Amino acid sequence: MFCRKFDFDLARTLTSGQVFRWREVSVASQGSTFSGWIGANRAEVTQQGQQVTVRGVSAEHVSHFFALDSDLKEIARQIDVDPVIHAALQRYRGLRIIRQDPWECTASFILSSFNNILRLTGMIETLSLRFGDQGVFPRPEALAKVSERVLRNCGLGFRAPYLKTAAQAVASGSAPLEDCRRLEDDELRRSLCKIPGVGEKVVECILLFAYGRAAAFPVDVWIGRSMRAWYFRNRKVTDRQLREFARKHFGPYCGWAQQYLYCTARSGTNE
DNA sequence: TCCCAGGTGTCGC
DNA sequence: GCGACACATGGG
Repeated sequence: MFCRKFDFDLARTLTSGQVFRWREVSVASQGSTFSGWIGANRAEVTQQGQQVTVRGVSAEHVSHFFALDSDLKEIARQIDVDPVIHAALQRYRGLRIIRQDPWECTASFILSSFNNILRLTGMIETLSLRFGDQGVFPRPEALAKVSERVLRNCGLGFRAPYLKTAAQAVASGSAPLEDCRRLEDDELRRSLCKIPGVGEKVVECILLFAYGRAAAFPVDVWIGRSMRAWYFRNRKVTDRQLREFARKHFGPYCGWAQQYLYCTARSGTNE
C-alpha cells in the first residue's frame, strides 16, 4: 500500500487513545510496526516512511479501519480555524480517526469511565484472554454469560454490572449495534444511551470511533480542562456547552478536531 | 497517605 | 437544567 506524503501516521493514530489493543512490536530507523486487532482478525501493520505494509488482513480492511479513504487534507483545511488547532494539526500531522467494531468500542469506553488508560488497557487485555476466542475481544454473547463477581475479579470494579448488562442488551438484540448504522446522529445517540454505562461522553466516543460520525465531540476531563483554558478564560462552562461550541466553531468535522486537541491536552503525560 | 483517572447514575433543588 | 455524591482500583 502506498500513502501520500503526510497523509497518515500509523503510530500517532494508534497511540492517541482511540484503541487499546495495539502494541508497538519493533522500531525501525524510519518507521514502526504495530500488532493488534481489526475486528476478529489479528493484524500487523508497518509504516516505513510513506509505505504501509500489512500482514494478517487485507489492504482493504486496513484502509477502511484507518479511514485512509477520508481526505485528511480537506478535513484539516476545514477545522483549521484558530491558532490552537492550527498548532495541533501541525504537531500531530497524519493522525486519523479509526473505524472500530461497534461492540468492542462500546465495551471499551464503558470501561473507560473514571479510569486511566493504563488500567483500562489491562482490563481489556484480561477480558480478551479469558473470554475471547483465540484472544479476540469477547463477543457480547460470551460476556453476557459471565457472572458479575467474575467480572469484578478481572478488575472491572463498579463497571462490572454495566458491562454485563450492556453485553446482555447487545446479545439479546435489544441494542442492535449493526442496525443502528442507518440512524442519524441524534437518533443513534438516543439509542446507544439506553445501554447502561453509556452516557453523554461515552456515546460521543462510540459515534466518532465506531460509526464514523465526524460531528461527534467527546468531552473528557482532559479536553474539558484544556478547552476551558484555551477558549473560555477558565470560565465555568458545562461539557454540553463545550460540545455546542465545538460544533459551531470547528464545523461538521469537529470530532477530528477533538482528537488533535486531545493529544495536545495530554502532551507531557505518558500515553 | 493523598490524588487522579478519555464518567455514569441518582438524588435533591 | 445543574451540583453533589457514590462508585472500585491501581499507579504516581
